[in-house]
Amino acid sequence: MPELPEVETVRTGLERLIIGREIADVFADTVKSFPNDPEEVAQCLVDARVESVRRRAKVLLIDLSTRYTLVVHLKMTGQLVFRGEQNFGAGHPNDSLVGMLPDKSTRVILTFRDKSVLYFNDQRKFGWMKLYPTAEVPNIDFMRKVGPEPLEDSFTGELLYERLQRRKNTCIKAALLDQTVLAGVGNIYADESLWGAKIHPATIVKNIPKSKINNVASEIQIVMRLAIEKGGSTDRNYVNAEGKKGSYIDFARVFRRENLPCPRCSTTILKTRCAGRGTHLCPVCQPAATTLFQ
DNA sequence: CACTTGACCTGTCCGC
DNA sequence: TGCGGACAGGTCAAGT
Repeated sequence: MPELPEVETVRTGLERLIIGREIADVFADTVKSFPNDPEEVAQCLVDARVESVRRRAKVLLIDLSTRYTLVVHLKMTGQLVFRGEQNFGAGHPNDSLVGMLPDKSTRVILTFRDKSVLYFNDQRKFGWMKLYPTAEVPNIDFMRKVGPEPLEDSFTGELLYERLQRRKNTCIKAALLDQTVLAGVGNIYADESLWGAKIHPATIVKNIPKSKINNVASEIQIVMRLAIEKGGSTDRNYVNAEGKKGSYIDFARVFRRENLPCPRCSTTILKTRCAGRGTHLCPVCQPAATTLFQ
């Protein structure tokens, strides 16, 4: 669930909440959640000060004064939640999904000198955090292979078209989900963007004219900018760095809106399967036809 | 190489 | 009410 807008929302929250704080103690529950050697972790993290919080695709990069970077992938159910004095042990306001911490999903705990805490929670244990020397981060396999950031000025329909050439025989949805084509798109924003561009998710890439790819590129930007403005999408698990939900899901046009009317033409939204994922579409706005674009 | 499928996990929901 | 199975979706390894 955390896709680009959710990870970006966590990033801006962390930037405000943890920069300048010094780590005093680290707890990690399993090797999988934090695979570095525990001694290395203690050595590189304890007494380190947080210098900056960056994002690339769906990955968070927490740069430390020790010239190490904590790389974090939230995968589907990961959360990074900060607790300082003002919200220590905070209960469950309506906009929160997180109660007392740690809880049974807590995988890693970073305690700062001032007793504030950063919790890494992950119900399904798919997420991870890992330490790398900051200078080596660009050489991480993922960082070398990942595609362009859709919200940068350099991202255009032309660039998307070019990137899609590597996946021209697959369906457009699978191609958009491929992080080496384009960074940061997941299931929610793939469905939303394809609805915006009026393209059926199962359409084979090579059958889509360039003008339509331009539309896809701009829809991705429109949808993601709105999602960031709304603090991301809380479908089930996602919360920001303060433990609060995002509200984009209330503005979604197709995602999780099966059996409801299409906001454009009132046709009932369908839920199908495409690229191995639950896929939402309007059968009238996004017709499945091979000769559609002739 | 291009593409698809299954595995990784746990919580939730649905049908019996 | 309990229980089995499907499902949720990001990424990578393994298979076609």
